[in-house]
Amino acid sequence: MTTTSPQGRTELLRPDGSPVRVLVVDDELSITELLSMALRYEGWQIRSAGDGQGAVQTAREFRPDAVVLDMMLPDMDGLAVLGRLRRDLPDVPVLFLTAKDAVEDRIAGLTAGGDDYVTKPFSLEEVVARLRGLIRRSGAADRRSDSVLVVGDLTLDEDSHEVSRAGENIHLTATEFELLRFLMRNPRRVLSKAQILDRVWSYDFGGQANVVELYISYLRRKIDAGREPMIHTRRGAGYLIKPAAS
Amino acid sequence: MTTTSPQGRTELLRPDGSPVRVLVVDDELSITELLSMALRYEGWQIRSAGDGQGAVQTAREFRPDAVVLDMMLPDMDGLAVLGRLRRDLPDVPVLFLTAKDAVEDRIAGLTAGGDDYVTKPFSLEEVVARLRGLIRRSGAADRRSDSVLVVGDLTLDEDSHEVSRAGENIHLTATEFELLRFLMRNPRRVLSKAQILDRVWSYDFGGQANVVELYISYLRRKIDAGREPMIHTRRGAGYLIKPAAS
DNA sequence: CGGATATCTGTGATTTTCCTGAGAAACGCA
DNA sequence: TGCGTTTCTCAGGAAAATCACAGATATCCG
Repeated sequence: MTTTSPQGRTELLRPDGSPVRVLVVDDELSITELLSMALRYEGWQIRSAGDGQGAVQTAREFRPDAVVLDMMLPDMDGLAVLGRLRRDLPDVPVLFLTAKDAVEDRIAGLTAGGDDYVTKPFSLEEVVARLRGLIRRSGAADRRSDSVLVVGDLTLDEDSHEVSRAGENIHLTATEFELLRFLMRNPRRVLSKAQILDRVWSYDFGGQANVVELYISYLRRKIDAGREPMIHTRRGAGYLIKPAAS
Repeated sequence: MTTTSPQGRTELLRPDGSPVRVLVVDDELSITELLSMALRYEGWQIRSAGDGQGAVQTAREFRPDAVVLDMMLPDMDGLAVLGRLRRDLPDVPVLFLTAKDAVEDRIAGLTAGGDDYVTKPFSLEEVVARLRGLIRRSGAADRRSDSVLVVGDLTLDEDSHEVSRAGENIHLTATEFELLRFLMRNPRRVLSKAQILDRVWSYDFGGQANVVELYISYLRRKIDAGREPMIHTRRGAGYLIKPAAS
């Protein structure tokens, strides 16, 4: 089931209308805090745990619809935690967090059951998008919710990564795609450059803040080129996207 | 009976509309976990057992539509388990798991009755495909005909392993075939290299992740050669297949 | 109008990702 | 056993994406 909030954001809800529940497991407090904040903002109910022991315990009682699980925990191996979790909650989908340079070997099989993973450092958009996908596919949320965002004559398909305006296909790079997704998930809403940077770029991004301007510029070339513009600048505040008509 | 989920995946269902039930029997926990995960993701209902004793007991009560049975169990010989299973469930199809170097002729006799087998280490695509075939043929799920995947002018027959594009026959090696099958079972959906690796290569594959790139390259030469391409790269995300038209 | 500030965008260096040829090793089969 | 096929590693090179920098342009406000 999905509902649309007054701000125009669509939220995933469970079939009974209650909020989706997500358990976040990571030993670094800064990460759990970051994730908890971002995921709460999605309208989800969040609990967190700092080790495998706590994860299993919390899961048993909290009964989450999805779990975000760091593979590197102080007390247990991530796979061991997974096993225990699955004993109580056989169908819960898991999003694994793995270190980028952690030799690519131990990733084997992680996505096999419909689970997914992201590498640290991640961007929040990435985590949220993957989680939404997992929850959508697990059936914890109404299955009818589909993977296509629509704003005016602009559409973005989160499964096929296809973007089109007025029926015409548009190729975007990975970063452009994530930026547009963030804008489209918050239509008619001004998003500051800081918000965009925090959401779309990975949390350890240390570059110039004007990458946002740069990528907005790229997007405009591809999406607004020669058409009624949909991406608007609010000087001193940020950017927003809205249907061309209004 | 089959239904199509919102993601475009077709699921096998029993004639009465309930999910197909599969019993997994293996003494290695990692194997039963891996299989349970993957098979559950197919929309099936899974139970597992770690020995022959448990298998027979669970089968009696669970009444599965198919069984995945390791030939090498701690307490009983696989054949003994089979015998007992058949006493309760005379028609249930069985997929045997055998070690690579196991005596082949013993198995050959068994598969004559419509059963099938795969050797360890297997790939999940292989197991899922064989199991689908067994269930389809056993009549536990109706619709015994349709073993052909079609995407645009490309067709792949899961029974005969025949592949053709625009009517022209194409020879694929075993790995190429499984990769293409996985792509075609998820048309218009971006599949990451990790997902492909987890699904198409055997669970103990420890090699370079760029085999996926290599085999995509092979497939393109055979399928897209001189034609409108159907296999597309989404840089930084993965690959997808879709009809040439769109 | 003119300066201050904010935003836009062209250029190109760097990095990342992908593709593919060559050949080694394993396999299947006669 | 020997030969053709298949699988896979390795590495070079091509292509694409990301981003810093800086000058151009737009907007605001006195």
